[in-house]
Amino acid sequence: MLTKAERTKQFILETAAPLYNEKGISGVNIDDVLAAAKVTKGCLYGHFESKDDLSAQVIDLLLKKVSDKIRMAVYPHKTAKARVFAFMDFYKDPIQTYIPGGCPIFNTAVEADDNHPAVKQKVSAIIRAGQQEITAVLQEGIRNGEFSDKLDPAVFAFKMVAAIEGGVVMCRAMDTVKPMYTLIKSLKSELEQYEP
Amino acid sequence: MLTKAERTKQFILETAAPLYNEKGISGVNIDDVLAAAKVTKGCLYGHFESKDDLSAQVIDLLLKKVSDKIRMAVYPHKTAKARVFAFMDFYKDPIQTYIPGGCPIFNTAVEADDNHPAVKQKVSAIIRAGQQEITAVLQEGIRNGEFSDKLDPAVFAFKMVAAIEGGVVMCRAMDTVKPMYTLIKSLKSELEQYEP
DNA sequence: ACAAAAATATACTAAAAAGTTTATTTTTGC
DNA sequence: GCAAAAATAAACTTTTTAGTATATTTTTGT
Repeated sequence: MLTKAERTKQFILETAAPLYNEKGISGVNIDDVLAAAKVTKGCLYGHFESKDDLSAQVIDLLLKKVSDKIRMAVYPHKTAKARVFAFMDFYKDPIQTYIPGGCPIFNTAVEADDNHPAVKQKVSAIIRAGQQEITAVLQEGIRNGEFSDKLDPAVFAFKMVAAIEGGVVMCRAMDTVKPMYTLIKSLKSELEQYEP
Repeated sequence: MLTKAERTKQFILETAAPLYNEKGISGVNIDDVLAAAKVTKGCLYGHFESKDDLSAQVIDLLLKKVSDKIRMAVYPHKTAKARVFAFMDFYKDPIQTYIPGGCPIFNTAVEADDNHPAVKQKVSAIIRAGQQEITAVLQEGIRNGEFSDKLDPAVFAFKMVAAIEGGVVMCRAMDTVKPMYTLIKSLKSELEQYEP
């Protein structure tokens, strides 16, 4: 079992996660976190060295949580098609996201881009890994006859993730989920064109 | 001719624009702007009421500049296909963007989302207008026989913009332009499938 | 039950960023 | 050339936010 201290630290991180996802690293201030987690400064600084330390750990948690959640949504499915479809369906509601505020990977990518090189590296690695995994799933789909070898796995993987992540941002900006449904439908039927 | 005061104000806005695009509204501080524009505080506060005032005007300029530039890239072309292709080509280099720091529309959309309602509304309007314009171009393309009526203009417009904007963010995070080329190629051939 | 650990309350200091003031210098446009 | 406008220089105040210190209270685990 976790000690009280470990549980408190974890609780602060979990509580801060949506705040960071909504406001971004430079948009969050310590008092926001204290108010949300209902702890005192003394307590928070007992668990974290500085705001930078807190930020780094919150971002790590955010990225880990969403990556894990996606894998948990995809993994149970057995065919390549079902797995890729499950990935798309994970993003079907861009307004009510798993962690409020949109996709943490994308939010972090945009903010870290010119500003937080260490964070940017982590996001880069996660995006590359994601591309790699989806590409592998599609390759396996070709190998086992689910898809024709006319399908270029890396190209489709990039197009799909780019469209979905871009779609999330656009839907959130316009306050509507509708275009996301048609986007996912279109991507699914695009993939189905490669079925034998 | 513009007065000296008007030129100075404009110069501050133009100089601050890439800073805002790179660092975001809450990442920029006044001293950054002063240093970049090489003006003094007294001067800046002679032209802007507050940081909020400056931020609002910079964001307006950023959004206007990129919108205008896209229209200037698209408008000279006469066929629907050429116009849509020109739109895609505008985004062909996601690292060296027209205004350094990526696409201002998207950057602003992500930051404003949960934080700056007034800015969010502006971005929302611009995205909607863009969708509307692209949809209209595609509709005209169907009307004049460039494309089959199997093409759903609104669906393709959304998919294309989402993919391109998402692709820009992913390419910037991964520090590579390559996937953008294949993405644009894929989107172009997807559209060409609707040619008679 | 009790000692150690954890958290609070409160009142700080420090640093950073926003914004102000005013006297002085430079620039501009007639 | 000169008066008005614009910008500077430099020293401020104010506000906000990060971070510290410590005595006190609460909680925890044995």
